[in-house]
Amino acid sequence: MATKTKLAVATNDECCPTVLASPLSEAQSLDLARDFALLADPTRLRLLSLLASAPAGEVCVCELVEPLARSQPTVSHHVKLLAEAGLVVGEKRGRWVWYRIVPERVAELRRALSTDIR
Amino acid sequence: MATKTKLAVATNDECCPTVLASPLSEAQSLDLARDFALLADPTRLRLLSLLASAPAGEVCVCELVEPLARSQPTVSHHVKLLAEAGLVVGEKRGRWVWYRIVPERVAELRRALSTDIR
DNA sequence: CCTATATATAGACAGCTGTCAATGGGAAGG
DNA sequence: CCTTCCCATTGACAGCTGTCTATATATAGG
Repeated sequence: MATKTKLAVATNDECCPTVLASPLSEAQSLDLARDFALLADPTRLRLLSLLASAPAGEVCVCELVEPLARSQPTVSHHVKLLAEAGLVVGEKRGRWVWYRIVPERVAELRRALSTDIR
Repeated sequence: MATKTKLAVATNDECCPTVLASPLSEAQSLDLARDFALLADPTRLRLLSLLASAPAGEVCVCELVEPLARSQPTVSHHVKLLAEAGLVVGEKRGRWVWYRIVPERVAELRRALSTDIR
């Protein structure tokens, strides 16, 4: 071993963990990893960027299929994953379901990469 | 289709893409997804948090094995991935290799989740 | 009702990845 | 040298996931 000082293992299990502030607990790292995994796919990133830059801030699935160049079931699959994680919300209006970003959830992930203590 | 207005497909290929500012190109989304994939693993997140909260900002691999509860080859594998992406750098001193976080790279990812125009 | 459209679900499958045991390579210290 | 310690590499394998086709569900309009 290089030194005899032991690295901290236990951590504070706060509400909004950040990666760089203090050692993450296993539970916190699992939750954060699950969230970041949603951003680890190019189709979902492009989906989010399309939602964000849509005129009214919302887009129906049928308008995502062509720009994403994926099949309709695949697009439906991705929005479902994002919705389950709370990153987007869908509202059914008639035959269409309009999805929009939940900015607070995105900000939460952004904050997890902050160097601030809290 | 809900409307006849077409969503933008082509985008500006700038240096530092953000998810929420404008539609991502396929290349940008691929790069960003690759980066976020590194954060999509609990072991790597805990590894980064251990580096960040280390007294001197650096930790050798041997001091990561126990707190991460992973085998030494597994830890070595993860730091290699992080290093290849530029998120950490390692410096060999004697028998040990000391790794530290590259804050600019983390900030780059953080910025990708910003709502700012630039 | 019957059809057309929009979305969701189910099932299948290939590719990726996180993990480990085994091994290799290098540096320090007798 | 020879051993010991640290780290990297290799190979193998199970589990996950992104994708598609096929199908189901639901809503609106004649």
